[in-house]
Amino acid sequence: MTKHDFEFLTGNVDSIAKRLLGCHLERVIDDKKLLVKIVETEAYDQSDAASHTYNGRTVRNDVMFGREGHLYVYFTYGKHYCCNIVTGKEGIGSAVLIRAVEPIQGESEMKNFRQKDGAELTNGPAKLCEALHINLQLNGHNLKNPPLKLIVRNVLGENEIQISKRIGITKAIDLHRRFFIKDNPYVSKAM
DNA sequence: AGCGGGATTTTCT
DNA sequence: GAAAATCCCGCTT
Repeated sequence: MTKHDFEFLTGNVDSIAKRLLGCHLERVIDDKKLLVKIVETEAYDQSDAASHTYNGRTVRNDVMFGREGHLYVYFTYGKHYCCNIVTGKEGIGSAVLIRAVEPIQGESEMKNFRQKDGAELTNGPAKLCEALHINLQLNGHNLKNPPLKLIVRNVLGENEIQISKRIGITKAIDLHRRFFIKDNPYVSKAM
């Protein structure tokens, strides 16, 4: 079992975004375990005009330039948090945005945080952060440790994965750097 | 079912 | 001072 082998997180960010599909996130809150499967991701790096790291290192995006396997959380639109898994070694400003997850365990706890039901629970980047109670306190957190762990699982077959243009941004929208699990009901939007 | 706009505050110019 | 890696509600078909 190589649950905590984050070696692959230093490679090509697009490949990593694809590799993270099907992996699990384990969130522990008040002795309760919330388990989800990653079903949608998006790749960002410094060459990407839509990336927070495009214009260099700042206080806000510092974590994204740090070591792989940590969590980059940012606040946006006055009310939402979104989370990324940092990739690349120290000094490389790249990460994979988690856009959607599927609840496996602790769904009733997630409902308490979200006040929503079904796919509406976790089918968007800010929605899943609310369901898993992720905020700026977890910015820079190492995903090898509680209370939020990345659990690496088997590689999915190419026929289970779909690639598309990106959503919800105004720059470099034509890049195909969004990856999701085919036919999964928790994907934010099929294309 | 699909479109349009408002919310709300941090961040960088 | 404007834009933002979004979400939700209400209005129209």
